[in-house]
Amino acid sequence: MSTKEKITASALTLFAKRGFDATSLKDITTLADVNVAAIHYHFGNKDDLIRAVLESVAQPINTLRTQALEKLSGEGTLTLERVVDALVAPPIMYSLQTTGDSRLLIRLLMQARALPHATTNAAIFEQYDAMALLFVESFMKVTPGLARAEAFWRYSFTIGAMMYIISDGDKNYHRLNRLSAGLCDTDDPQIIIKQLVAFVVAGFSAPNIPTPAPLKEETHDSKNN
Amino acid sequence: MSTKEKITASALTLFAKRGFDATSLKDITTLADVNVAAIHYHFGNKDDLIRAVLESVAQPINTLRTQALEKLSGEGTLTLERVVDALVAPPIMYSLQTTGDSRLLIRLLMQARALPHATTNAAIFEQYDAMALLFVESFMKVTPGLARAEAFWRYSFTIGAMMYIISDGDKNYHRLNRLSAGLCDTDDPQIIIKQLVAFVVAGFSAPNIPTPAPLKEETHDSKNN
DNA sequence: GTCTATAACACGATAGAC
DNA sequence: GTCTATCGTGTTATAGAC
Repeated sequence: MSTKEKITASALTLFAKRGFDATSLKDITTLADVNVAAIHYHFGNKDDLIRAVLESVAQPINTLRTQALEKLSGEGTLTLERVVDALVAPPIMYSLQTTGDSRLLIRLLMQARALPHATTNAAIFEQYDAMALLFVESFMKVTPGLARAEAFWRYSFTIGAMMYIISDGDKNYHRLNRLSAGLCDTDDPQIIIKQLVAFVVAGFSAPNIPTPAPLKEETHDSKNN
Repeated sequence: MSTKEKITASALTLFAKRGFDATSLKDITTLADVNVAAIHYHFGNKDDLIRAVLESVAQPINTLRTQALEKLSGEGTLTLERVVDALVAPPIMYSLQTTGDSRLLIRLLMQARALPHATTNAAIFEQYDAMALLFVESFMKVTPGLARAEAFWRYSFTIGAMMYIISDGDKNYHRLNRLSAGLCDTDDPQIIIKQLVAFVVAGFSAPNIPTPAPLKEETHDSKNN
């Protein structure tokens, strides 16, 4: 493993665990067992390192999602349930697969969302925008009568629910599991996926919200799918 | 406005805007126009200030939610749609009511979720656990046949979707609005509430996920409430 | 490409005068 | 209850030897 790779790996772990701001370059080089100056040599400064880490980690998941979608599309087996699964299963599996504490990517993304910053925004928008649009289009294809605005809203609701439930199972958190007295196993990716997919599929199947059509007489033909 | 109040207000703004770690005590005292030592005099240290800010801001919203629920309960007008509304409307209204950039509370909570820390966890658990259980019970009351586990899962999905959509409308973000080419107005609390409530009500109405019942013969008397 | 040494500064916290 | 001054430490970043 090259010095550069060691730095990226250690930075990912620490950024996700403690946050960008609470992680010093010294923390990273200590964990990576490299010299402090190596970061500046390979990445320039801390901001560029953050950008590099985000880009390295965002891509693999999106590839999995896009591939899953393309496979369904190629087979002609697109259904609402399968599109939802293609969207939420990869990040859930990825986040909970490895031994123990690897909710790294999702925590990076939640951080970036909670504290919007030019550095992280640019990296995220670039990685996720195209995929988001692809899935919105797919949702419209598989949900008869779904309005375009609704497809966007519900796509966002889905991502929010997914990120939130993944972050819940963190070692230091486990709130849902505790609140439900063990009824909800937030460490089992299969159960999470099943529960989330059922919820989201039903949500997407809800009727559109009638738009107020401001000032104009309302037409009543958009009530049901 | 007392010195202590000035500190709390400024700290809330800066913590939400930049994060706990990226906000220095000097930043806070500068904005509050008080002396640096005043923080240590009134709060002790930075961790205690964070705790105080979280507590001050979490309570009002939960009071609104609990009151809305109690009112419905007292009137005997509990329905699924109204319970969902009681849960999501107060934080959405609160976050988007003031002029411009006041998504403060939700950003604090997302931060705390993305970066679990003993300090913030304690404050949040204390403020939110009782309310969460109250709403879970209510969801079971108004949704015929809803299993207890499902009520917990779907409560979490709802909170996740809500927090995510609120955080989207941030001045520096506005991703959904941009992606949808203006189709989704993430600054209009009424539309957000309508869209979210419709999605969540449908999600809660989904059938329960059958449990595998590991190794033991399954008894069939727990199917319905 | 890797290291040591260090510059230049920001941080939280406290002591002690008023 | 409010201020100044300062301690001790940690921070990013760079210069320069190897």
